[in-house]
This record gives sequence, C-alpha cells and structure tokens, in this order.
Amino acid sequence: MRVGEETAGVAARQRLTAGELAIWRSLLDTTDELRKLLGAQLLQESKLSPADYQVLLALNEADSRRMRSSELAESIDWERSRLSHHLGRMERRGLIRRDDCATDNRGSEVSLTDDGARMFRASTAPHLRAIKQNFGDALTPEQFEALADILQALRRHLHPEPGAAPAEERRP
Amino acid sequence: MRVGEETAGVAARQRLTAGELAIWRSLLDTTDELRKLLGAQLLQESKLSPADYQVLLALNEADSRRMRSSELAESIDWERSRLSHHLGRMERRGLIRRDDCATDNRGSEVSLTDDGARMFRASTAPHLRAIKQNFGDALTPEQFEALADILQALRRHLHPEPGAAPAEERRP
DNA sequence: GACCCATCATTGACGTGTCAATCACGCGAG
DNA sequence: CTCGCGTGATTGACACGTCAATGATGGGTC
Repeated sequence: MRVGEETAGVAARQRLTAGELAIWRSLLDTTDELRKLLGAQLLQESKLSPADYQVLLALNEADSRRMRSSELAESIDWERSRLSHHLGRMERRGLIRRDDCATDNRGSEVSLTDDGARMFRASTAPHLRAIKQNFGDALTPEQFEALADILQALRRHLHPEPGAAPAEERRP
Repeated sequence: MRVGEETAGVAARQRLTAGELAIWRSLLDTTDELRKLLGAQLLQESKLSPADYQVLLALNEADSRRMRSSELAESIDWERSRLSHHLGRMERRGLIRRDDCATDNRGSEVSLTDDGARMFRASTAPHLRAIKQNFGDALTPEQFEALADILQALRRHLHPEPGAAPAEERRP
C-alpha cells in the first residue's frame, strides 16, 4: 500500500503521502457531511440554523442573558460584521433584541427574547440526541480517546504555545 | 473526569457525554479552522478558491479534459445548481469554457481553458505543501492510522452497508 | 406524429459570509 | 475645549450555496 516511496534519504518526509492526502480529504468530506446532516436536522426540528443555535447558546449562558455585541462576537469567535448581519436577521425573526448600551453609547446590548429563549430550549434536547446518534454512537471509547488526542495535536500544531519546546521544528 | 455518570442501568448510554460533546465541538472547530486556513493560503497563492480547485481538479483528471456538466457535478458531489452558478463565475474569469454537447442537445460540455489548466498546475504544489505543513506534519503515523480508522467508522455509521451485519443496531 | 414525462441545465430569490468603508462615540493630549 | 485617534457597531458590495421554478430536449407509448 505504500505510495511515492522516496529514494533520496534526506528528501524523505518532504512530500505529502498519498495516504495522508486521502485521510485529509476523508476528514474534510466526513466532517462536512456530519455538519450538514446535523444542521439539517436542527433546522427541521427547531427552525434554527447552526449559526442561530450558536448565538442563542452563547446568549443563554451569559449572565443575565444579555451581552455586548463585541463580547458575543468574541465568545463565539465570529467577525463583527458577520454577527451584525446575523443579528439583524435574527432580530427580524424575533429571536433576539438589540438595545442601546447604557454605559457606552456606541455599543449595543443583545438579549434573548422570550420566543428566542423558548425556541432555544426546545431545540437543545433533539439536537443533542442527533449528535449522539450520528456521532456519539459511531465510535468506541478508545476511538474517542484517540480522536481527542489527534485534535489536540492538530490544535497545538496550529497554535504553538510560546512556553512549550517546539521539538523538531527549530530552525538551524 | 467522568461526567454525567448514569444511575439507571438500562438508561445508560442514552445521553451524550459531556466529554463526547466537547470532542464533537473540537472536531467542528478544528476542521473548520484547517479548512479556512488552507483555503486562504490557496487563494493567496493561486487566486483560486477551494471550490475552484475542486472543479479544476476533476476536470484536469477527466479523459480529454472535458466533462458533461452533470457528470462533473456527480464526480465532486455537488448539486447541479451549485455547479451551474459556480461554472458561470469561473467562465467569467476565463478558467473554464462551456460548449453545447454534440450527442445530447440538452447537455453542456465543460472544458478547461489554457489559463485554467495553467492556474491549476501552478496551484497544486503550494497547496499540497500547505496541507503537509498544517496537517501532515501535525500527526504521528500512529495518529494517522487511528484517524483513518475513526473516519471509516464514522462513514460506515452514516452509510450502513446493506450487506453488513448492523451489530447492536437491530430493532427488537 | 402527438403526447407524456423524465432528464439536463439554468435561473431567480433568498440566506449567509467576507472585506472594505463608514459612522458615531470615547478619550487622552495639547 | 477641540483635535486626533482608537474602538463599537453597522452597512454595502460581492461571492457563495440552497431551494424551487423554468425551459429545453430526449425517448417511449398510443
């Protein structure tokens, strides 16, 4: 099953293996399919898009159920303009409300409406059930452990910690 | 580290574990970040979006470098209308061309322009290098093996094979 | 040949995301 | 006080994806 076996010694490990590429593509495809499936189920059961859900989740967990817009954007790692557009759409649907901020006249405070809170509450149980059915039930405990390990390695590779020793990634 | 330990015996394994949920979210976040990073690098180096790349890749691998539109859509698993819109944009940029099909007057045949072929060729090496740097270099061979195994399990769970025994998923 | 219907491909409407520009306000320096 | 600049948030233009509707052709049936 080996592909692209190297001949050069030092030149080894320079190129992406065919197997690695296949795993990469499979990772993209599979996670995308899961994302779409769960998003579609959420939408069907709750009339909420995954983006709506993320916003409502953050708001619901906020103290007093209200947040500054920028705070909210940071908490879910969205660009401000994206959040602004999306809040506009959610406001039209009556899920959230935006009021002027009392302590900073530039700011706006986002809060859940009763409808939004109700819809969010109604959506969580089915959504968690769907995640369990389509993801949780697919893997063994050992596979979960391995996956957590892999994801940690990927994240560490993307965001190398300043304190940690970069191991074999020094520049000579 | 156990969370939500069950008390009911049979009711166990009904709900999603907090750990499983965390891994799920991490999977979404991490793959999304990788997707965006590699997409941005591709765009910067080659002026091609990931979608452009997918189309050009399929066309480039086709016999005679031309394909029927519907064939192309199936080969990359896109909806037809999505492909139609995207081909329109790619045609405007001079990457591909659409001609009437000789054997079926309904159809259209998509082919690479010289520019499109050139841009695709120029993009592959940097793109593969980026995948290697951001993904390939992050994991050990054991982790790749484990990941391939996990992805296969997920895919099998999503598309159960008719022939295979569903194991513990029978309905009594 | 006329008819019916499936298929090929496109289109329009709309929701969504990104980028760059804009506007309003806060706030410190002079 | 006012000038200047950084920040909070919004907006507009555009790329992208989905869904439903459309137009055009193929191909079988009577």
